[in-house]
Amino acid sequence: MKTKSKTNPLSITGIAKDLGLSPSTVSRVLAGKAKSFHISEATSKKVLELARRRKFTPNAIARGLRLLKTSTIGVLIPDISNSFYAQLVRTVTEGLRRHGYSIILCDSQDDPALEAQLLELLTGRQVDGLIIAPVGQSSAHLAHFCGGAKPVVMVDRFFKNLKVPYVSSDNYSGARQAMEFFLENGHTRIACLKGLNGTASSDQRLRGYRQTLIDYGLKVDESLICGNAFDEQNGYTAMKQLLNRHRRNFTAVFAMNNLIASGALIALKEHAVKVPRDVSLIAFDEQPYFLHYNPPLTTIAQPLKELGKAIVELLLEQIKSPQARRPRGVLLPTSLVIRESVARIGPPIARKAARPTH
Amino acid sequence: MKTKSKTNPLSITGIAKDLGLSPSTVSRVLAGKAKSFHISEATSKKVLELARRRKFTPNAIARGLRLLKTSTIGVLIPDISNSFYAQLVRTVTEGLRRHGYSIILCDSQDDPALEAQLLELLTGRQVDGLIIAPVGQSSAHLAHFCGGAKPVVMVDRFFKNLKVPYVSSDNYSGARQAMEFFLENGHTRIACLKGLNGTASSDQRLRGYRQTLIDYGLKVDESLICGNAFDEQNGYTAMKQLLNRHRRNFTAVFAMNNLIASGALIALKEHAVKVPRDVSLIAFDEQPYFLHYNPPLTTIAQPLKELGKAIVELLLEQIKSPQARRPRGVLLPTSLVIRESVARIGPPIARKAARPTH
DNA sequence: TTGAAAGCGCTAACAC
DNA sequence: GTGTTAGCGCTTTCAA
Repeated sequence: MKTKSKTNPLSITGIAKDLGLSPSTVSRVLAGKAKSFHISEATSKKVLELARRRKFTPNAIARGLRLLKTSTIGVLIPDISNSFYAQLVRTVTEGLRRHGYSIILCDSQDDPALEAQLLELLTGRQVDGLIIAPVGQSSAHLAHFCGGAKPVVMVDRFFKNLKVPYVSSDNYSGARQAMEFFLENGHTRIACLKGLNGTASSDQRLRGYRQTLIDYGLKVDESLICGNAFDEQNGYTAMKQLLNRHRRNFTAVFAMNNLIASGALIALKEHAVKVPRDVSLIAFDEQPYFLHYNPPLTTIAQPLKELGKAIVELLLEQIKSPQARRPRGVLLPTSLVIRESVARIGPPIARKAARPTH
Repeated sequence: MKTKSKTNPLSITGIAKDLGLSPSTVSRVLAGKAKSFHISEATSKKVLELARRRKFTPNAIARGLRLLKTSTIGVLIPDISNSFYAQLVRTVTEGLRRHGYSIILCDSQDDPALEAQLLELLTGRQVDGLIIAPVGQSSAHLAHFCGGAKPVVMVDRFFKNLKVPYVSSDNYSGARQAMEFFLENGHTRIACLKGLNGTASSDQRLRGYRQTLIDYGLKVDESLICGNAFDEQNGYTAMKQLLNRHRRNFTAVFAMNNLIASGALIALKEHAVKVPRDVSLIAFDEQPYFLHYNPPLTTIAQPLKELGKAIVELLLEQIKSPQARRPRGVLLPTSLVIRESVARIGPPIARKAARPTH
């Protein structure tokens, strides 16, 4: 007892040797199972004591190998510097942490090839589940994972042909909210700055844009629909095009996300077009800082907290009962944040058609 | 050859069995070492073929255990939804990926207790290195990791007493840039909205604030220094205080980060104080969207890309040669982004003292 | 050119 | 109450 212990390498086995115990006992104590295994108070205390003194933390890698479970979730998103995803990741990380999971974060940089590569990497790392906000139009490289044994939740964008649980805002209704607010304020010539074709979020929002016009008895002018990416550059370019070709031909602009809106604002400024005096603007994706814009932007807000919660729930559900995997989707409602970027230019436009089945 | 293979569980051993080979051989082929081991073309091809057909990816967990190296880096930051950190994480993730590392992302939520807990978790997960943007004033819980064997890089905030490589903007000089721009425009009564006391970034910026005033022969009015956190709430509260107590007693405000600036703007709006007509404003931490603010904000930009690059470099350097660990710090220059939130209210103020040794 | 064997650190089944 | 043993999937000597 008085002999200086040999200070074995930090491991359960090492601790066990130094204490003259078996690894099992040490493992059980450290796992907090002392009680249920009727391990003596004295032994338990010795173990805890030494572990604390040596600042020993069990090797989760070895544990993972033994248990075939890593308590790790792969999170694969197109761009962590986009604050929509950053906020989502925050909620998800925190939610999963509470359940004992860590996340490996991968950023596909809007590149489907990189996405495919990272997906394989995450598989190799034996993640217990996958959260994917897919990039691009194709789902070929995703298919392999989505039929498989691994729990997967698809975020924000999803594919009809993949039978996977997904979580998303109700992009269709969100677009309708924006459009109806324009119509209430007398706008009928409304331009649309699109995101990437083929992505669920862009396609759904576009559907909402079109259908609302139709429901209100207005015709869809294809020349007012512009752009094909979710970044600022595209917002700028598309807005420029619209301004050069169709100036005075529209009174409002619907931008399909925060970055597109910012790009559009730059173009509008260059053309000395004032918002909302000359053109009204609504952006999809609320950001707190839109409050400070000139003018403060009216937006469609996605329910970030709720999206995060739903993602975690759907994933844990699958992990807990892998058999009961009926793929279910969650569509959460957006909300309209009214600020000052929409001008009233006439009486409200009345709806022509009955509310369509959604 | 024609017999249906037994489709062993996906593992190197399984593949080996099905092919009548040894695990060693399969491992070598899959690791791309076929050449150097003179493995026959035929064998090599068989292995690659089957691996591809079964979509087999080697188990990185098992590999990690065997090699005592996980190719995983722990990244611990106070708030991933703060776009400063989000952008940093993006650069770092991408840089590390190119070198074969994945990251486990942990968000300490500005909570030192959680930070300590996550640090232990990351240790347990056997990360090969640690990137920490520490929270709070105390470094007690960090000390254990920073003398240890694990490579660590401290980001953005750092502690004098810990001998660890760090990467940070030159906060002191950044603050001076802001202050000197105010002085050039005739401001002498400049308020300061601080971040959390005791953090390197807040303390350094405050030092720059004070020293610049002194160098220009102005006295530091402590009642114009307000606030104690890096969030919007604090920006709002501190600005309110200043407005209630000292209105007309200052002509400029230096906000120590983007969130504080946004909070301050809300307070200013509530008091109907116009920027820059009534009060000028400079924010530390450039954000692209500040361009759209009303007015567009003049800011101090941190070199995000370069910070990220330096972090990766310093970390990899340590991983490669663990012995050569002379703790070195990297301090990168900030830059002034001039927009429209600073008004000229008088002739430039002249410097009184010689430029102090930094 | 390939294989056999050992072991990374852990836990669970099965002793006693 | 506690120990023994086996094995998770991989790589790496060492041997042939």
